[in-house]
Amino acid sequence: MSKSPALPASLKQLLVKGNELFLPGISIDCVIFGFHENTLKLLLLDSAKSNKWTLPGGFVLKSEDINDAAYRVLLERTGLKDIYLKQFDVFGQPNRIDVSAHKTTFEQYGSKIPKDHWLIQRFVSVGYFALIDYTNYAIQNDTMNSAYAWKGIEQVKNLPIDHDHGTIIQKALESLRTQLAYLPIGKNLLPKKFTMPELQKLYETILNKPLDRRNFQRKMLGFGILNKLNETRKGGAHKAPFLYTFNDKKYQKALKEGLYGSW
Amino acid sequence: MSKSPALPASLKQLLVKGNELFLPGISIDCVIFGFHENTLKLLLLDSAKSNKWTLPGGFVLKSEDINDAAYRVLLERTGLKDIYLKQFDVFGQPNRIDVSAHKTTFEQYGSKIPKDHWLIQRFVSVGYFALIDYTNYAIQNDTMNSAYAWKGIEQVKNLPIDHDHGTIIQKALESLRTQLAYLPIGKNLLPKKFTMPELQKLYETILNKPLDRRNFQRKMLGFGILNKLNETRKGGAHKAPFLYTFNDKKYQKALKEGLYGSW
DNA sequence: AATTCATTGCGTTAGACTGACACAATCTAA
DNA sequence: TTAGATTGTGTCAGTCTAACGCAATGAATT
Repeated sequence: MSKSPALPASLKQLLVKGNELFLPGISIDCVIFGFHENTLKLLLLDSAKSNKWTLPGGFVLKSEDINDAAYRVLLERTGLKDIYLKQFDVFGQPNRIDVSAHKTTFEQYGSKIPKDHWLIQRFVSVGYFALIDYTNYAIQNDTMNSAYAWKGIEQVKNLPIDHDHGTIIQKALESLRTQLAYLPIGKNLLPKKFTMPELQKLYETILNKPLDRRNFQRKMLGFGILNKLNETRKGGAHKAPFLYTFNDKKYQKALKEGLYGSW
Repeated sequence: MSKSPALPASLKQLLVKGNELFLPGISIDCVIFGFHENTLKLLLLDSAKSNKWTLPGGFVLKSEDINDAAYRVLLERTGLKDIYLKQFDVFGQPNRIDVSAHKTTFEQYGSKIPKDHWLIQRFVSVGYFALIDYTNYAIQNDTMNSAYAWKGIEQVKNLPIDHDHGTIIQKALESLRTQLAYLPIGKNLLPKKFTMPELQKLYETILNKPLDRRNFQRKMLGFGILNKLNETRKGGAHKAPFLYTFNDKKYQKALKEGLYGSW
């Protein structure tokens, strides 16, 4: 490898065309949650240059709706369309991004970035969290960009994270927890068919605390968003648990109206 | 009056200096809620030129945190500092603002706005809702800009509203309702001392439905965020209700941790 | 000064929900 | 066949909720 490898096409496009393609000063960051082996996972991108991990993100086309941009970014990154996506916060501190990082990135390729270039201005980022079906995505993982990796939510705490992406992740997790209290969750995180213990593990992982098995089941069934199937998941050295699916109609209704209503 | 009155200083500044002072393409819109005479009210600005009502808003200084910008806008508009401010959504549809409106505004003053001027680019707006003490603000209202007016939430439905500000108001109201279910509210909307019926009316107004007087009181007291005073509010031709204040410490704690926790 | 009337303070009750726990059924591995 | 872990179903006491009763109060009326 030479000291100045060729500038990747994607970066070159940003450098040359970013200015005319994208809105100035606005970016999107996606905190992509998946669930696998009883762990909540995040899809992170290894930004090889800085040796740190970053959130998958992107920019907004000049005539593109911001939410559409987020869906586009997700589609580009995961190939998935059936995704739950929620805008949860805006990150607008003036010095949240160290622009010098961008400079050095380009300098490593022997390219110089103009002083007042679009990319090294201050950026405000809109944070989205996404819930995706890990089993569905995992297939694509290997065939795509190997720089992406799933990291367990516990691991993430000990990883070097770029910019303010650590804060963004933290906020996303809090939002997810808050949502859990009044909206159904799981449809996008679990495979079509799942068992009650699997669903419970998902809740326990997100909430980071154990729940009583029997009370959980009663409450969950009480929401009326589950279909109990006449199949069981055999395999474990134990009594085979029944499989469930979400009742799409009622799930969507609960997403709109909330699970309780309280007042 | 001549056909081309003088360009107001504030507009001139936007035209001449906006470009260098503010971030490009990002604006702030504030949905300011107040409570008065058992009605939830919104502080709106009568944009005389278009004969429509708009939300108070502003732009973000080049080295200013977005949240700080929102507080600044609020301070400029209301003179109040003790405000509850919450970023609730981002509005990023490509055609949400009719830029031709800006053009005609300036043309009415005989000024022309350059074709690719900062102000007539596409803007993404960050929506905040604010809760303020109407009784506290009302004093300042007359001494400030008379173009501002409080409008009852019911009235607003029948007013002509600029751009997508109707949507923004709707979303703000929904967010406020959702918050009501798990966070305390009222500290910023009510005067220091208030009666239980007043607090109840606030809740009923936001939720747009009647609540049982006795159950409301029990629930509210159960939250443990109220101090019961040894005074009553005399004046009505009825039994004088006790006065309450919020217990600041517990109120703040509830704001952080939520009122229930549920799971 | 007594009466009226809307409103407030405090209380009750039945039903639903919650947290903690018991026990039998079932699946695979030993 | 048995052991061990896990699941399906159920119980029970305590708590919370919705709906409603009734006496006390304060100003207006007579």
